[in-house]
Order: sequence, then C-alpha cells, then structure tokens
Amino acid sequence: MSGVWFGRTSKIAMPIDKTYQPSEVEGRISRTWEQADAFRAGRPERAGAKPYSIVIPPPNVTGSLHMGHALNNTLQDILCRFERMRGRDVLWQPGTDHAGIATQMVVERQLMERQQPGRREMGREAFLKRVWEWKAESGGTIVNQLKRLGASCDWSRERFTMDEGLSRAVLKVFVELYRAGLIYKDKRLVNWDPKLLTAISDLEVVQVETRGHLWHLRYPIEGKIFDPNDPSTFIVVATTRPETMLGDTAVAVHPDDERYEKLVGKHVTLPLVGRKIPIIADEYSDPEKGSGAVKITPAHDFNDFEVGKRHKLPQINIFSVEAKLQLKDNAEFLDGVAKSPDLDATLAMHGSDRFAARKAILARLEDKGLIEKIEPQSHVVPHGDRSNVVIEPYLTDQWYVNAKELAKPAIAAVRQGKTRFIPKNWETTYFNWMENIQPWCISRQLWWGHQIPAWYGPDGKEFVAISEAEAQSDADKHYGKKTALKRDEDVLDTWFSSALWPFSTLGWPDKTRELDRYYPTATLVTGFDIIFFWVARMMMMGLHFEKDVPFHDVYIHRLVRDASGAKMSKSKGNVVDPLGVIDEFGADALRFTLARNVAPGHDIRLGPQDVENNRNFATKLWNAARFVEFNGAARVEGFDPKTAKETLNRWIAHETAKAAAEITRSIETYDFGGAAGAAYRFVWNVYCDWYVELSKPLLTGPDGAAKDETRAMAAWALDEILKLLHPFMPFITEELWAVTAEQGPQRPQLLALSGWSRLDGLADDKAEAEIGWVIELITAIRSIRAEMSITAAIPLVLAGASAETSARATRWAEFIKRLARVSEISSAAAAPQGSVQLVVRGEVAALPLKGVIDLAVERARLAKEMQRADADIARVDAKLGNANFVARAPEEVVEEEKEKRGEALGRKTKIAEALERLKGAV
RNA sequence: GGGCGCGUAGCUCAGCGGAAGAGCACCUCCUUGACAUGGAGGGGGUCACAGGUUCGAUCCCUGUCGCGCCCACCA
Repeated sequence: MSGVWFGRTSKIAMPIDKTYQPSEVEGRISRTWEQADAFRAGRPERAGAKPYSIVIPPPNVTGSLHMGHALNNTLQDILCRFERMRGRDVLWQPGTDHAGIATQMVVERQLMERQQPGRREMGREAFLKRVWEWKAESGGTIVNQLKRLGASCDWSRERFTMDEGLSRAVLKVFVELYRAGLIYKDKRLVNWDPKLLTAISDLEVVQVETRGHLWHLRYPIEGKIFDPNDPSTFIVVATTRPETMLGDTAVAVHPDDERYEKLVGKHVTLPLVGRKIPIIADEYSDPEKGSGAVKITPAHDFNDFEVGKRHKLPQINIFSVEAKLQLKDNAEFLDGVAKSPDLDATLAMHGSDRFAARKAILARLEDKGLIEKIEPQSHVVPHGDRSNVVIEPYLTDQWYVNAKELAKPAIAAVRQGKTRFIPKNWETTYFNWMENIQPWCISRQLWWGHQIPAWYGPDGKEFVAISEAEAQSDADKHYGKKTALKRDEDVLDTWFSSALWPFSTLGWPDKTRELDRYYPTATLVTGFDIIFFWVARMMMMGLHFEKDVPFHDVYIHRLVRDASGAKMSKSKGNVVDPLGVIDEFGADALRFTLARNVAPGHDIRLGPQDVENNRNFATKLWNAARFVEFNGAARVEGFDPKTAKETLNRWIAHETAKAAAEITRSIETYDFGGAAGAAYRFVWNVYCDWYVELSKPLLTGPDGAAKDETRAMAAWALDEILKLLHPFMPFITEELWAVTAEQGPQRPQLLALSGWSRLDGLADDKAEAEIGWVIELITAIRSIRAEMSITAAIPLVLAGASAETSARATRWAEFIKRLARVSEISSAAAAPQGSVQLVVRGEVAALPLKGVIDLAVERARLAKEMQRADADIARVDAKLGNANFVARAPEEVVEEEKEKRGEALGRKTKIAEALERLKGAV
C-alpha cells in the first residue's frame, strides 16, 4: 500500500482546534502528499488497475492563476481524485504552454522597461536565450499556484511545449503532414497584425462593432469628361475603407444589374492614381448594397481577392508591413501608371499611416468633387486579440494546414460518439465550425516558438526535413552539388504544438508504455472559448497520428464572473485573485464554491459571500469531527454498518448510502454542482443537524453496547463523509482523516486510498420511517413553540396513538424531550381540552397548553390546516373524478392519487376532531 | 445573416409531465457542553407572455417579448 501512514506517529496535536485554519493545514498536507508520491501515475500497486487519464489544458508560462484556471483545475482534480479513490490508475498530465506571442510580448516589454536593447537589436539568438532565462525564472509560478489549489497532477511528468521531446513531436508532425500534402506554403491574403508584424489565424481575430462611415466615391468613366453634375460621367462605388482605393484594380457590378449593363467592359480612371481599371461583371457585387457597384482591391480585401482571381486582376499591395502607405519604389503600384501631378501628390503620401492616409485621401477626393455622399454606418472591424489593433488583410507567403481534410475524421468521430461533448449541444457548435473550416495559417513571424523545419535553396525551392542535415542532403541531391541553404525564419502557431498535447506529452513519437496505456485519455475539461483553438485541433491531430480520438469525453464549462455577473477584467478592476481567496478562506472553500456553482448553460458567478458560506461549511465539518472525537467515537477496525442494531445507527447508515449513491452518480455524469450540493446537504442537514443531535443521549449516556455501537457508527459515517468530500475539499478531509486516524487503527492517506464508498445493502425503510417520524415530530413541536413564543418545557400527549407510535414514543422519549424541550410524554385516548394538536405522519400529538395559548389563534391555525386538507382532497377528487384520468393515466399514478386521498382524508378527520375539541374548551 | 443558450422566491440557480425547491439575503427568537464561521422558527413565487399537445404542463411543441454568447460579414 502506498502513501504515508498516519497513526500514533502523527505530529498533529490533540485535541482538534476549535476552528479550522486552512493556512496552517494546507501547506503541511501538500507536503505529505508530495512525500507520499501518490499523484504519480503507474504506481506498482495499481499496475493491474484500469487507467484513467486527463491532460491539463496547459496554462501559458507567462500566466498566473486566474479564476478560470481555478475552476478548470478544480473540476479536473475532482475527477482525478474520485477515480483514484475508485482504484483507477490515474494520470493527470500537467505542463505549460510556451505561448508564442504572449511570452515574446512579455519579454520584449521587460526589455523596454529596463531600457535594454530590443529584440531586433540583440538578434534572434540572444533574444531567445533571454526568453529561456525568463522562463527559468518565472515559468514555475503557475505550477506552484496550481499546487496551492490542490491539483493532484503527476508533477513528475510535467512537460513544456518547447521542451526537447515535444519539439521532436512538432518536427515530425510538420514533416509528415508536409509530405502527405496536408501542410503547404501558399501566397494569399492573411490576417496581418501591423503591430506585432505577424500573420495570425482567423481565430485570433476578434470582430469589433465600430461606428464608421460609408463613403460613396465617384470614379470617372474613361473617355468622358468628369462633371460632378452629370452622373453619366462617373460611376459611384461605396466603401468603408477609402484608403485602399489606391490599390483598386477593377470596379465590379452585378451581371444582371440593368443600371450598369452598358458600362461593363468599359474602364474608369482611378482618381489620385490615374490607373485605367475595368468595370467587370461579377456576382459578388450586390445591387442592394451601397451603390450596387463595388471597388475591387484584391490585395487588401478577402472577397476582392477571390473576385480578382476569377478575373485575373493584378494584386497591388499598397501597404508596408506596418500598414503604412508604400508607394515609392513599389513596382506593382507604379506599373502602368503615367506620371501626373495627381500621382506626385499621391506619392508624397508615402509612409503615412493607414488612418492618416484615409483622411488625406478623403480630403483630396472632396476637393475634386469625387465624394457623392457620406453615410454613417456601423460595421465590424477585425482586431488582433493580442495587439488589439485593426487587422489588415495582407498578401504574404505563409504555411497552411489543410484543415478541411484533417477535419473529416474528426467530424466522423464525434458523429459516431467516439468522443462526446458534455453538455451535448456543444457538438452542434463543433460541427458548424468543422464543416466550414478554412485553411489554418500556422506560420508566425515571431522568434519564440518552434522554428519551421523548412530550408530554401538559392532558387527558393523548399526542403522540409526533420533536421538541417537531412534537408541539406536532400538539397545536395536535388541540385547535384553542395548548395547553401537558408532556413525559414518563421515559427509555428502556438496551437500547433498544443494540438499534439494528448500524445506528445506521453512520449510520442516514441512508442512508449505511457502512450500505450494512457492514450486515448478519458476526459478533457476545458472552457468553451477554446473548442476551436484547441479541442478541434487535438481531434484532428490525434486521429491523424494515433488513429484514435484523443479523449472520450469533453466536458465544457463556462466563464467565471464576479458576484454581479460581470466578466472579470483588469480594466474593470473586478478580477478576483484565486490566491487571495485561498489565503482568506482556504483552497477547499474556493474549490467547493466553484464546484457547487457550476451549472450547465450558465456562467459561474463567484461572490465573496458564497466562498464565505462554504468556508463555514468546512468549519461545520471540522466541528462535527471535533464532536465525534470528544465523545471517544474512535473508528473500529472492521466495523460493518450492516450489523448495527440501534435504529438511529441503521438510519444514518441508510442516509449515508443514499448520499454516497447520489454523489457518485452525479460525478459520473459530470454534475459537479449536484454532487457538491448532495454532499453539503448530507453533511449539514442530515449528519450534523440530526444524527449528531440524536446521538448525544446515546454517546453521553451510560456505557453499553448501544454507546459502543454509536461511537463506531459516528466514526464510520464521518469517515464516509471524508471520503465523499475528498474530491471537492482535499485538504480538510485529508487533515481530518489524519487526525481521526490517531484514534484507531493505522491507515494510508485518504488521497492514496482505493476505497470509494460503495454502500450496498444499507437501505432501511423501517429505520427511515421511525427516525423520520421523530424528526417531523420534533420539528412540528419546535414550530409551535416558536410561533407561540413558548419557552418553558411543555408536556406532550399522544392522542389515540397506535401501538407502534406509542412504542416509538417510548424509545425516543429522551430524545424528544431534549430536542423539543418536552417535559413529559404521555398517552391518552383523546387530546386534552385546550391543547394544540399536531398531525405528524397521521398521528396526533397534543400539547396541552390551556391558559397559555390563545384559543382564537389556535382555531385559526387549525382552520388554515383544514383548508389545506380540503384543497388537497378537492384536487385529488377532481383528478379521480375525471374518467379520462382514471382511464388514461398509468395505474401507479392513479393508485398514488388514491393514497394521497386517503392520507388527506385521514388528516382532515384528525383536524376536524381537533377543532371540535377546541370548541369544547371554550 | 446562421447557430446555441437563458428567462422559476429580493439575488444566484436546481427541478424538466403527475401536489413549486436549495443556498444566500430578509424577519423573530436562542451564547444549552461540536460549531455564533452556530442553533431554532418564519415570511416570500399566476415557474416571461400567448397559443397548442395531453386525463394532467414550470417541464413537451409553436410563436412573441426580453437577455446573453458563438460564427460569418470592413460596399
């Protein structure tokens, strides 16, 4: 058996402190876990166990723990600890992501702040060295924070997307996909970030609703003399981006648009440039939009690019990489344009930023009467998710993955149920995206990342290989002589390596034992926001390279918001730091709050009030354990709850089994909120509120078999509670497990235990009926006491009670007296005059309060109850009187209604008698 | 424009075909030997609206209104 053995050697001081102090306990418990090495996958004692694996969504090395991480990892930890306790061989694979753009930005910012030479000044090699240094210093932060949360990852297997093994996987995947024709280089428009100076993928572009304008421009028709007052001398095009007009190479109208029929085939003279560009007919042009004629700028617009290809239009790039006008020495721009004063003025704008250029161009067009009108218009403008600048469609050479091809098996796998999403409706989202997937641009003009394994010969021919030596040898063969090669400078999209995570972390491309044992993984737990970025791509890569899905279940959770439902953001200043919450309330309270608040279809709100409440829950549990300890309720080796004789003990065993079943079922179905809620109710409302209270007379009473049994049962049920709660609240449960271990046989750590509660054969309806009656009776009496403000002890008379009830009353007399503050219990044929009469499970309990109670108030109370009984009877009668109901409803339902009728009638009779007797009292 | 989700107690949410639930908040009372980070009791809801299906609808279907998210779209 693994793990540290607790027992008399434990250093924990007894007795247990009055309140639970997470800050004192958590660090110590963490260390014992580490010593026990029980998070390690593949421990010898679990060699024969079924594996269960989860790969962590690798946080950015730049990151520090935020609430999203806290939620995500709490849920994974619940699953891992649960499965570990069920005896599975659990691998929770941890690691971090190199986060290309984010990390490069962080280090560049640091250089700037320290006024050190920038990236380009220091050069690639020195800069990368610097990033690695930064990683060595700061990269461990998030891992340590995850440990504070209690994440039971196999830390011995921690990986980094740029470590040696994973880099090897990346190389191999790239080369193999290249050779299979699934990775290729292409010159087309990409989303270009003019601030970060790199291409980004479609997914890294966020569309921002912006209030802008629609400018209607007049393009003079060739061969006519432009006259602002004569529409036949020009054609109007509408645009939101007038500055791109310098790169226009056509004007398109719809083929069926009669307004422009005669103009098709003619040319216009592009203002400010003087270029003659054709008026073409293309269905892309929408007669409903704008003027119905649209300017075509193939080098700066995705749609225009396609139109340009169809019509073999030239592509004129007018921007530099920084999105400044690049006109001088721009052969494409100058090609076929005659010198003119207008052109000179345009060339003078060379180097101006795109937004400045827009203003300047509009001013010049205005001067010339070339603006027909300006309409306000709101539209969406693409922004870079990292840089937050406007993204420019830009014509460059980039590497692409043929995602359409790779998506096919990934779609099929979900259709066939090999991978299922929880909640299921995310499958629709997945299909929608996968079925319309576009080529994935994977090259980035960055330095930090996996450099693309492509080398170029002097003629630009590419050689893709796993190593430079191999590429060189291919090149030498190709050229027939030793030829100097130049390596592609770009690196891969960070998500490229993340896509391999489920198998690269297990040692792929080597055929490792881990790969064999833990792939496919069981479950992926992640946020909906990275379904496309990550989940879909892991599906594609996993299926392609391992011929199997990377995970069977994908559990998708939503966002953590603040108490008022607002998204947490630095700018709003409403970010709740999980570490701060842990410091204040403990990791268990935070975890339990997150788990309890998870609700499918809803974001998770997290307020301090919730965490505090769950901290209180931890305290409650703590004190229950303290109570058990005070009363010498030590665990008894081999105690079998089935052998319990005391009804109370049989009842708590029954309730424990019920709770265990509910919690188990809920975790199995990923209903974390349900599981945590069931645990909460069982611990607080069943064990603490009733079992502990009802057990007091037994525990403080004289020694005897009943006392011994109750001690054993109290300890047993507490143990079960600790187990059931451990996945949610690992620290406090482990601590209490250790503390209670001091009073009884030695045992391994909770975490290492293979002993999840499977409590069969403990159901006991008889015990439930008896204790249920006791509880309801006590509750009813308390209610009357509170309502009537009675503080003194009062007698209880059971009126016309059955033999069974009388017997119960005798057995529970002491408990009822104590908990309901009853002075004595007697039986009578009928309730004494002037008493309050309570109907509890069909029996009348009378409180003789003549002189104490206000008879009018009591009459009103009974009348109200009578009304309720009448209403119940009427409702049931209406149903049973309905021939259709009796004929069509299922037999059980009809039977149930009849029983309800009987119950209600019985109740009514008792209440009527009570009222009658009350009259007599007056 | 396409898709998804949500409107249930003051707030956050369960329930999803057979008599409206929890936690918090609120009100009243209580320092009794586990716990005031506590205990006892209580008030509070035409389950968004309108139709339909059904013996029966908070629950299923259709529509309307409101809220949120995702994808696509710089004429």
